[in-house]
Amino acid sequence: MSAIETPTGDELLRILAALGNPHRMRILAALAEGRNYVSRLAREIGMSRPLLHMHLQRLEAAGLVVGSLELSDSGKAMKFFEVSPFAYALTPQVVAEAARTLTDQAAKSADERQEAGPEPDEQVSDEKERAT
Amino acid sequence: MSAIETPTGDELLRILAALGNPHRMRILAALAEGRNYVSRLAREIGMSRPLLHMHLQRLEAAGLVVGSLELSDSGKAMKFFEVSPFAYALTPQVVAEAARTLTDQAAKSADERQEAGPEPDEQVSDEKERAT
DNA sequence: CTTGGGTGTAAGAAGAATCTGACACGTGGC
DNA sequence: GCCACGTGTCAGATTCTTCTTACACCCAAG
Repeated sequence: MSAIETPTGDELLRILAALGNPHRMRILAALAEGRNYVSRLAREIGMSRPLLHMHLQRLEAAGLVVGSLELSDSGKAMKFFEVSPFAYALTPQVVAEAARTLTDQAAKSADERQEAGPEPDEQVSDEKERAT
Repeated sequence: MSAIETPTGDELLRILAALGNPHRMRILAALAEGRNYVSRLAREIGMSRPLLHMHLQRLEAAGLVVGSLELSDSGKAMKFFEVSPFAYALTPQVVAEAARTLTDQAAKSADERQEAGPEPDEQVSDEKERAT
């Protein structure tokens, strides 16, 4: 059931902008091989942690990856990321249709684009051992 | 026969980067309604001609539109653009696969990225009347 | 209480993309 | 000749994005 999704203009824009960057393509490729937490991923792909953090934020804002803060058995908080299985079709029609629903928000800078954070997620789910 | 194309890493990157911009999305949407020439398109979507020129270059470099310099019946040279019918699937697998064929060229600036211009197109095809 | 490993974030430098305004060229019509 | 309307392109200003460095916090182990 890999349904093709039809995003709004702003959504599609975020998705394309997020993926239109070599680093983020590689990050997503790395996560496609399995979930991982930030510090380790940073080491593996040779990128500074704050920088990776920023890229992951962009990917998550586009809905391409999801992160969850988990408690390892050693009690450390670790932020795991994994790809969220998306499927978009990229054709002139899709782009044209999406372009009709573009708000001028889209033109603004990434900093201003923090309107409604529609995802109050982020509950801490411990994975193996609970802190006695 | 709308075959899904599978681009290389650099190609996909150019495509996504080209489409990940609200102006270019609108430009492509405008061209999806029919071919047009630069000055007129600039007037219609309210954008300066040099700027539109730049955006069209980017879209053309990504292979999303094609331009051809034509001679109008009034003898003026006019550059017409139209969308080239593309169809790409955007899934984690596709991106991951593409990421494997990313050259470091991709990381460089847009100016440096002028290696092999693989399209020696651009023959002047007069549309109605030939210059006697 | 210091060290090691995890988290997040902010300030400022560096680099790249975007945008404007001006220039140069060509043709047809008044 | 000059104006209107096409084309292309360049230099510089401006604005975004990217990246580094440095800081603050938490927990467990030694």
